[in-house]
Amino acid sequence: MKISKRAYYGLRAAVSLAEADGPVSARELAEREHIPEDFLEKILQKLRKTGIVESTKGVEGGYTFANKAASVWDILKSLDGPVRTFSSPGGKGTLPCDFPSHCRTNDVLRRLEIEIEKTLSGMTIGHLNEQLTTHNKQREDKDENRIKSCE
Amino acid sequence: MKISKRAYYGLRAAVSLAEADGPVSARELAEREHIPEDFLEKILQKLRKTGIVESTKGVEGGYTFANKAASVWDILKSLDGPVRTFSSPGGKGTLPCDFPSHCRTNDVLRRLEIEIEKTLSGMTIGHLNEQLTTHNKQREDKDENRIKSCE
DNA sequence: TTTAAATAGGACTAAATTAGTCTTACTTTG
DNA sequence: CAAAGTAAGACTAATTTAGTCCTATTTAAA
Ligand code: SF4
Ligand code: SF4
Repeated sequence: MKISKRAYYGLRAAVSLAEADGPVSARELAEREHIPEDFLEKILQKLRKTGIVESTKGVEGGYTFANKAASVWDILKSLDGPVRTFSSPGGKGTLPCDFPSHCRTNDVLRRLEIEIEKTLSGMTIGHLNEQLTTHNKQREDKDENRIKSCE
Repeated sequence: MKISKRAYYGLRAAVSLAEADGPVSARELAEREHIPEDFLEKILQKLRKTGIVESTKGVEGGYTFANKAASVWDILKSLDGPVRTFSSPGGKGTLPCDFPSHCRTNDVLRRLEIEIEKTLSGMTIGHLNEQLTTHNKQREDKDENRIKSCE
């Protein structure tokens, strides 16, 4: 269970966009964040379709963060589709099926899904960026305050 | 973010093994749970290496559930390796790096990781199987009590 | 009014991961 | 010793993810 590059890039792009003032072009953003340009473009387009960023075409155009209330969950959903950790044996709604073990497993995974959603919905990009100063301060402190085990 | 078949199968196998009395052979278990036999064997071997199941060779041998205190988290870790949702740009511990957006993103993902671990560690296979009767009863009730949106 | 800087979108390819299979060897009980 | 089992590793197939490329369209500024 690891996060996709798409989601990772998207998250970073969103965070970065949210603290910019004017529109930022995909190219510029790609450089700032070290993300392959064409790939980033695709990501931004997905984010636009779900209203998380806005775009303006033409010279001096680019992408703007549109919705500071958007949560990390919203972004992940936009990029990787609905997060589904469980399903039924048949694949389609042929329930109830005859596999009790399957059913209990699904029950667990569903609870997990709910927890994940809860956690990620509570974190808005706006809030993340408010933490910026605090975080930067921490970074300037000694090693101890850094994120632990960042590989 | 979806769960792998390996993990899914493993979970189901564990739940099923835990309620059996004697050792169950891979073949038998594969039939019971509708899992490809050779693949299941691999899964069980991983689970053995982490002490979740035990095996006895030879005729009348098979796999036994070894540790009722094992949690869903333990099983997932055994099968898919450590669940890592975040990392540093360089990949190795060349920190601190120069990408504040990256850092905040990691911070979020790390919190998520913690939530997931917390949720899944709290669920032991023993506990899951205690719920069996309750759950089966629910299944026998009308549709309303089934897991919602099991596709 | 041309041109350069941008987004829009779709088709395509490459890389990586996941899922599954096959083969061979060893172990145990009847 | 034969049948039923696990052990381990190499291999292949299928799917997903990551990334590229190409062409069209829009827009502001020169
Ligand atoms: S019995 Fe459980 S696992 Fe099977 S279809 Fe119904 S809800 Fe899903
Ligand atoms: S600054 Fe943040 S993201 Fe960068 S290496 Fe350090 S902890 Fe990781």
